[in-house]
Amino acid sequence: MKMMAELNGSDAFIDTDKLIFGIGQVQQITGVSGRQLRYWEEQGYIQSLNQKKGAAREYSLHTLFFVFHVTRFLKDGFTLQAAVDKAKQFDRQLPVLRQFLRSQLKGVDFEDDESILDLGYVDASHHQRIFGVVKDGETYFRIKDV
DNA sequence: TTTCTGACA
DNA sequence: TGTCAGAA
Repeated sequence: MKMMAELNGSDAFIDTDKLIFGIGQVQQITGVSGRQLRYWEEQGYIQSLNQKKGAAREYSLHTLFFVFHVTRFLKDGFTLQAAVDKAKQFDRQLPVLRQFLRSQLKGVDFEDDESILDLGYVDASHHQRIFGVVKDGETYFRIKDV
């Protein structure tokens, strides 16, 4: 079966690189004021796609997420600088998480009272299979002999 | 109408 | 950071 990854350079069905947001939209979505966004850009914390002076700023979806995460850490009491660093660390984790899940997640089963993630074999011996269980708001692993 | 830059509180 | 002015 053909994977949707072949539809474009990215691995998503939609080319997220083409999703751009004006400063007004970023304000509405993230709650961060335009004044703050311009200041953050001035400080080098975020980047706008359009660097031309006097032109309206354009932000990528990635930047939108980044701004959102910064506000989250800001609300947690971190300074702007610390919040930005935290957001950058979070950004570094995403590709790793995606790669791991994409290659390791074999499927998801829905039972009556729990959802089960098939995470494949534990090791090359293929004697045991490991599952991620989501039940009653809790998550845990379950290993079964094959 | 929205956004931009610069400036003041 | 918020807000205002004057210009795109």
